[in-house]
Order: sequence, then C-alpha cells, then structure tokens
Amino acid sequence: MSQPGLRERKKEKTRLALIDAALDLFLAQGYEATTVDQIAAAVEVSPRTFFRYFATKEDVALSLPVDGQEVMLRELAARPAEEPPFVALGHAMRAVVAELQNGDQTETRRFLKARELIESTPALFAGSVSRMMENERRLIAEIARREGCSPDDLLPHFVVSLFTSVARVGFESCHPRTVEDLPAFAERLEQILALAERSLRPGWDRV
Amino acid sequence: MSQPGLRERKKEKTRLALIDAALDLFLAQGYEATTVDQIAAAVEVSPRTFFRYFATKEDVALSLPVDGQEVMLRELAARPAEEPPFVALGHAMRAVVAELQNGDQTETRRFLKARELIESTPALFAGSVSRMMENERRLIAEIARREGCSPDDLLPHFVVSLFTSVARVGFESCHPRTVEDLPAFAERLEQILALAERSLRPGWDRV
DNA sequence: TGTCATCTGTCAGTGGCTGCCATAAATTAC
DNA sequence: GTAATTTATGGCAGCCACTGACAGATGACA
Repeated sequence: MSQPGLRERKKEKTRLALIDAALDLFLAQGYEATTVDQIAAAVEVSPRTFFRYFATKEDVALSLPVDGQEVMLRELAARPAEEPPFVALGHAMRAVVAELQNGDQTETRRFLKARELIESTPALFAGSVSRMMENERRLIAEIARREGCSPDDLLPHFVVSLFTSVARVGFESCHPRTVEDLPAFAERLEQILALAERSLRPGWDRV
Repeated sequence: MSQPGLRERKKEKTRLALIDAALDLFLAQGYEATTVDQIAAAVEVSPRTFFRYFATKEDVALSLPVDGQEVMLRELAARPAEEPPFVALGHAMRAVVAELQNGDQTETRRFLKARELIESTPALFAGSVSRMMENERRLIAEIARREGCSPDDLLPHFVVSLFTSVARVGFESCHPRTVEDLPAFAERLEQILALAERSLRPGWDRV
C-alpha cells in the first residue's frame, strides 16, 4: 500500500499542510498581509523550509491550479487522434471538470478554496494568468504534434488561444466556490463551447 | 508652446530618463541582475525618488506598452458604431500599429526596445500578460457599451478574448525589433485577422 | 549498526519597497 | 519682487521576500 517511503509521505504531508495553512491565512487576513513566517509558524516549520517546498509565496497559492493544468494536458494527450483539435480540447476540459466533481472531496474543496482566493486577489490572479500562458505553449506543442504540423504554425496557436479564451471566460463568468457550484460551472462551460461552435465555420481548426 | 509648467516638464524628463536608463541596463546586464539603485544612480536620482515615479521595478519596463494599450482603447472608442465589434477592434489595432510606424522615431525605438526586453525576460513577460488582462476588462466594457449590452454578457467577453488572442499570436509569431520590422509585423497581423475571418461565421460577433 | 543520502534549522545578507520627516524647488498670492 | 503655499526630492530606518552556506537531524539501505 505504502508505495512511497516514510520520507516521501512526510514531505507530501508538510506540503499539503503548508498549502492548507497558507490558504486559510490568506483568506482570513489577506494575501499580502500574511507573511511567510506566519505560514511556516502555523505548520511549525522554519521559514527556510517553506522556500524548499515553494519557490515563492505566490506558488503556495497557485500550486493546486497549476496541478490542474497538468491534468488537462494528460487528458488531451489521451484523446483519439481523429478528433479535431478544438473538440479534443473541449473533451479534455470536460474530463478535468468531471474529475473535480467525482474525485476526493477534500482535494476538490482545497482546489476551489484556492480558486476563490486567486480570483479575489489581483496579485494572485495576475500570477495565475501568466502561468496559464506558460501552459498554453505546451498545449500548442501537443496540438501541433497531433496534427503533424510545426508548433510555429499559425493554426495551433490560434486554436489553443481561442480555446483558452473560452476556458477563461467560463471561469470569469461563473465562479464556482463550493462543490455544489460545479454542475452550474460545467453547464456554463457547455454554453460557451456551444457559442464558440456556433461562431465558427465547420472544419476551421484543421488543415 | 510650453503648456505645462517647468515642474511638469522636469518630471516628464526624469520619467523618460529613468525609462531609458532602465531599459539600457536591463538589456545590457539582465533584468534581475539590475538593481533599482543602479537605475537611480544612472539618472542621478535617489532610489526613493525612483519609486515615486514607478510603483515597482517591473513598472519601469512595462510602462510604455501599457501606454500603448491606452492608445488602443482611445482608437476603439473613436470607431463608428455601425462597425461590428471585431472589425472595430481590428481597425483600432491597425491604427495603433500605424501610429507606431509614422510617429516619433525616438518613441517608437524606445517602445520596441521595451517589447524586445519583455519578450526575452520571463518575469516581465508574465507581468505584461497580466496587465493585458487588466486592459481586457476595459475593452469588454467598451464593446458592451457600443453594442448596448451588459459587460457581463457572454458575447463581448468572447469577442474581446478572441481578439486579444489574435493580437497575442501576432506578437508571438513575429517579434518586431526595429522600425524596419514594423511593416512585416503589420502584414503578419493582417494574415492572422484574415485567418480569424476565414474561421468565423459572418455576423458571429453581433446579436 | 553503521554508512550514506537527504531533509531541516540557523544565520547572515541582498534587494525590493514603504513611511516619515526635513529640505529644496516651483507655483501662487500679495 | 517678496512672502506664503504647494509639491518634489533626499536620507534614513525598517519590513519582508528570498538566497547561499554550513551544521545537525533523520529516514534509507546494506
């Protein structure tokens, strides 16, 4: 059962403890009003150790959504090659939301807590956006690979860029705060995907 | 001629001097390797004064592109109301590029220097992106006003989001470094706008 | 049990950024 | 032209995010 050794498990435990403590403190007294020392103290760890787990104070708040993007990429890679790029991206996104709805409640709650915090904190929102951009490059690479074209081609850029627009508008226009909000969010996502489909010419995302 | 008083002119002068010194130092020895003290010293100003002109070290590098977005917004507001939103956005963008091509050479060079620096510095690129998002909200508001709908409606979000995608892909796929590169950039922009037009159904951005 | 790799705490230090107060310069009022 | 007022600047003390280096603690493994 315990595949990873004691050391690994301990590390994962402190990592989660740091995230939880940080999220709670940030939500309670504000992001910038909270110091790293406070977070470290709450977990009974030295401030230096905090920075061994997270490169910056921002990272501890963003780590969960960043992980989510990793999942998105894996899901995309698992989609069949016949699917047109935009369709594949849509299904990958649906899979991520589904996992959020059906997965471990504790994790989901943590994730939503992080998203709420990020949306209500300009500095974190900015950070979140720029990491999405980072991830966008990887999505482009994956789409280019699927379609057998160069990552420098205009089309994969355009497809991914348009898709992330859809995803972003989804989050912006419907802020899921609890597990109960997730179905509404999923529905909202469908609305926007439908709007996109209505707006675009059939076959626009291929060749 | 000298509409603004001596005080105002002096301030503008130090502001530009700080930007120039900062850009040169950043390009010469790297962004993070350059300290605010160095920039201040180069302009013979106290470090404290630097922070009276720019809230952060990042700001001095991003101020020019941020000003550019301001121009974009003004141009958009000047477009006739009959134009469909996406067309109006396209023309506003063209106007900005044209102003860049025909305006003061010194200013244009400064602007391009800033863009080059930003694109080659991850931290600055991240900051740049998140400010674009800030601006995106204002573009959405303007489109909503033009179209007589609510800024919360899906359509203006979608239109603007898609347009900024186009703009971003334009910059990413063609990095104008000197004034001579600008025509090529303008052409690239046209290509992407054409691609977008080909991909979208007529009338998609209205009603 | 002992050796080794890895994690952790301590400490000293850099650099971004701010509040505060005194001074100097430009603007305005007289 | 001078005095009064506003506004920009410099210097200083200090907070906090973040880092490198070293020493001690703690799992891993034989």
